[in-house]
Amino acid sequence: MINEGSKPATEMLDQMFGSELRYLLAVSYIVLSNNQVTSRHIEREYQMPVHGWSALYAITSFPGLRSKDIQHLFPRPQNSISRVVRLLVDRDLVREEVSKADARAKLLYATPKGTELLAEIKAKVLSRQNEMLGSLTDSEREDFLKLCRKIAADPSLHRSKTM
Amino acid sequence: MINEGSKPATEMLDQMFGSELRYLLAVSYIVLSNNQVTSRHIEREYQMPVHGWSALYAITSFPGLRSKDIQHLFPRPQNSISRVVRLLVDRDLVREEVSKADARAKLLYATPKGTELLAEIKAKVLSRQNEMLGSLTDSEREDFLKLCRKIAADPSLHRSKTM
DNA sequence: GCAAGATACATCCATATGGAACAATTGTGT
DNA sequence: ACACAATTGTTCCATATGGATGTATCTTGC
Repeated sequence: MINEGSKPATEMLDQMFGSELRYLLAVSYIVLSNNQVTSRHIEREYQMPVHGWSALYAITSFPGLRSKDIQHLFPRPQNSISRVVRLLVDRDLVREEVSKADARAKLLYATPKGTELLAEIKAKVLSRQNEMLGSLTDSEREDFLKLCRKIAADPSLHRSKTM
Repeated sequence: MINEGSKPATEMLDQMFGSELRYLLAVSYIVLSNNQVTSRHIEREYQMPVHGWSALYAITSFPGLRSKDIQHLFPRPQNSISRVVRLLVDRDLVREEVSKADARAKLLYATPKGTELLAEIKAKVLSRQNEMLGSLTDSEREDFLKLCRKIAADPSLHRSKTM
């Protein structure tokens, strides 16, 4: 293997993570890499897109949630959420109920079947999370979370002047 | 607006980021939110998928890179990279050259036009990065990077036992 | 109380995406 | 030297995706 001048992968990554765009590249790299594992697994194992379980997770966490609210927790195009909610309803994982206060809105509730499935997936994802963060100490994890939350709380994450 | 028992968005986010899956949810939230801004912008503005400029960035950073190597820097399915490289070549942003050491491999080089376009996009992305990280101090940014790199360096990010 | 605009959600449609199968080339073991 | 496996990149095809539009309902201004 001659490799014709191209560097080994770790060295290239080091250079990328030392470049001007290092922060964006590094955090994207983590999420992309994890998606290659997690998303694919969930899609195969449960025949639904990743945001299928995301939506189920949101609905279970906040019974009576509307489709619109899911968008605030898992930023995705709205039709995408509409479709996945339909899938959850069709599989009897979620039940919808027209709001009495607003006939446009549908309040979403997990069914027992949905609650059960979520618990199963959640356990796997939790175990996956521990795998991913295996190299961090407890205090590093909390630091990481704190920084992520600080970025997440900044409104400029969602609205850009330059783009 | 009655809201029928559903909490305000920030309160729901707080609860999510306090749950067991907080680390994964928080970091995914950042990247998803940013993609809603950045990816859409690049797709519209430059008529190419986000990993179009990712590939161009990789190729410019490491002249003579092979398609295969791009995968290590920007984890994506391999046919997806193949397609986007084709797009870059068709637009005269990248030039490919069959490797003398391995006739299967194509070495990729940015053309002047490609280099120029990359510089333009890179400036925007850099400005977007500063926007996103606006709420972090310099030392917090470096902490964040350090933690991201630590996670990125762990092989279990790519290979899972539980999935 | 009624148009005009806003909002919630669904649907249409063109395109993007990723798994699988493929072709071409290289490496390996005997 | 020759079969066989591994690797690089491409293509096929079924499905996912997101922007635009549609429909129903609600809110606002007058």
